[in-house]
Amino acid sequence: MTDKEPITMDDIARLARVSKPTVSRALSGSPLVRPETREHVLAVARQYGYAVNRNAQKLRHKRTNTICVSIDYGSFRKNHITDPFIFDLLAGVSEALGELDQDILLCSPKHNGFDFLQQVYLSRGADGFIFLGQGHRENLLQQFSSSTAPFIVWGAKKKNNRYCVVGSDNYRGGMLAGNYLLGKNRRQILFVGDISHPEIGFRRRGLEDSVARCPEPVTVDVLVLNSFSFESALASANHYLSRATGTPDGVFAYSDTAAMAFIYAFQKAGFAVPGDVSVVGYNDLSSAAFFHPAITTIRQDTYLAGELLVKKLMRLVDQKKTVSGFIPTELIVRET
Amino acid sequence: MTDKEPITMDDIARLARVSKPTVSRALSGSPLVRPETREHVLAVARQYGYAVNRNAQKLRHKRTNTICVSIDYGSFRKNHITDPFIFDLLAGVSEALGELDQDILLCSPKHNGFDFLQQVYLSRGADGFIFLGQGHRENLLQQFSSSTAPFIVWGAKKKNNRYCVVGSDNYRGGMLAGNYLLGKNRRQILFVGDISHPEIGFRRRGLEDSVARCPEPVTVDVLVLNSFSFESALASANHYLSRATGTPDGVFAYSDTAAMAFIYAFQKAGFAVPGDVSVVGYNDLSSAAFFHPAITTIRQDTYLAGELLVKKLMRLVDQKKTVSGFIPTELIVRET
DNA sequence: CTGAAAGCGCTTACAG
DNA sequence: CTGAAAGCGCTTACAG
Repeated sequence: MTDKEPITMDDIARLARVSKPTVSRALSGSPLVRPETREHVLAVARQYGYAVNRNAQKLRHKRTNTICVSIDYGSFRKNHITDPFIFDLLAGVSEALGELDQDILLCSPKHNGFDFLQQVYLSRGADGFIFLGQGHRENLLQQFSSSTAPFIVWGAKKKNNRYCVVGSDNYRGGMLAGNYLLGKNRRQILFVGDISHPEIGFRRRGLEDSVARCPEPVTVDVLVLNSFSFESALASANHYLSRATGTPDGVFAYSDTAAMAFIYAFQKAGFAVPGDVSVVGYNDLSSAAFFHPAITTIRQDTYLAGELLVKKLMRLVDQKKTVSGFIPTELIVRET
Repeated sequence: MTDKEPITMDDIARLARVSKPTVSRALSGSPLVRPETREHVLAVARQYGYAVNRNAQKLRHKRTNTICVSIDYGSFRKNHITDPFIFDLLAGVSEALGELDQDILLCSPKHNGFDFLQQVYLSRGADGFIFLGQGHRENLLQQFSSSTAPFIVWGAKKKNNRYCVVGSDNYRGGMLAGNYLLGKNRRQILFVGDISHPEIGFRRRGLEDSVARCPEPVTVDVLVLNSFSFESALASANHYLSRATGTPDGVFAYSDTAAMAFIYAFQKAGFAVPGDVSVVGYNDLSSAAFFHPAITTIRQDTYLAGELLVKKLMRLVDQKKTVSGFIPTELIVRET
């Protein structure tokens, strides 16, 4: 049981009684071919189920029309996806890339380091890269920025970044959350998240700045979380509640997942949400809407994000200039 | 600002003072090259940052070492991923594919139809296909099975399927759920899900069969859901509660998302979960664990699933026989 | 508008 | 163990 010999352009040329270049032109829609010739060639190609070998095509072209997408698998743990937001983003990016007829090369966890990615570029496996999740991959990204590969990152802009970033307006997200909590008369606010992540640092700063405008005294405490997982957030929450001197009356969590963990912990500890504590999350995961109580959160449109990431990356691939950009953030008020 | 001319194997051959075939052999780890020669070639290649052009490579080889993954975007709605389970699966598949050094070509929603997929295969874009989510794509899959492309599907086996399937043991999952509900002394059970999906049909049958063994009279009602989204599940739940003659005391939902919707609706309608109604979900989404109340559900190991899908697909790619397979299901007892 | 020729960057017999 | 030659399946000047 062997594969039938695949049909080549030569075969189609012979069958259509034209030359190979004519077949090539007809198939690529070149104007340099008579309409009748084109129709005839296309008909023969269709009849024999011919498809241009894309590897030969890519070999001849400089462009591969492939974009490599690297996910921050640091947010993963074996057997457990800890924050699904990154997949919302992937869906947005995949949609935008599809619209431009770009192939998507998805990196697996094993092939997510600098060497492999660099190799993909040098071996003409992709024209450019999209990094979903900055997380703690600063080193990788800095390394990458001294290579010539075009790439763009979902995350936040840092001063020493030499690469372009698309992200939600984290600072404004923080301000929105702060204003919301202040409006609920919350005065002892807890910020939850790893502020060494640039994105999360901005959210915290936005929170602090909104609080600074409040005429009454407000405290902002920061609880650093070192993992993206719910379990770890829950452990931190329990630990915090067990030793906190005063209980916060407002929480701004860096993700909906963390918000859920804190709500859970507060409820178990006998506090009512939102009676005793108001909580604001981030990302507007679909599960945030139907958590009980439904979580007030900051939304960022992942389809817009995908579009912007792709648009900017394609400029870089085309050797044009581009700059970092932001997706607007929006406060979604629900029950907490 | 033009691209530097990329380095080719010819360049490396010249620089290393050997022939091109020797470079090729050294780089591919052929035993037909003296260790010292190999080392020297590798050193030169490394020094000049050379990477073999993978398009040329794929053109020469019959194999592309690329697997195309097609996600059932039917479970999506613009701006809204309605059931994140498919992404758990994607993570599992991506991990397994990475272990075998296979590239992953991810289909975008726009390029997810038969013609495009067929084109990918004929144009040597991929050696095989993994379909994540059978859903209502039966037509596509049947079409595909009469092409020569190797592929495998996450889903359930139907009698008239001519293709291989890997799925959770849905029937057993249904039995587990049924036994759990019966054990809680539930006697009016509602099954929620679109039973025309083969996977979901099996769960229902498992439920029915477990109930049939109960000596006491038990009713099983079926509520068909036509969408995967939470919102639509919630609407159905509310509608059901508003017109149901008797309220069920046990619910088995086809997904955790749907389970959440029903719990939500029940609570709003004044019923206690699990006091008045026991609920079992499916998939064990990470959010199921920290929903309030935490959801009792059926777990399927998505990493195991990825491994099995990939293992079976690779057999097909290698022209070997394979058969459909199952992932064990496990009841995860939580609060509901 | 069409075709003959060259070449993209590899790998694989083949010969030594 | 190594190299000269051919060829994978295309596209792109070039010539007409």
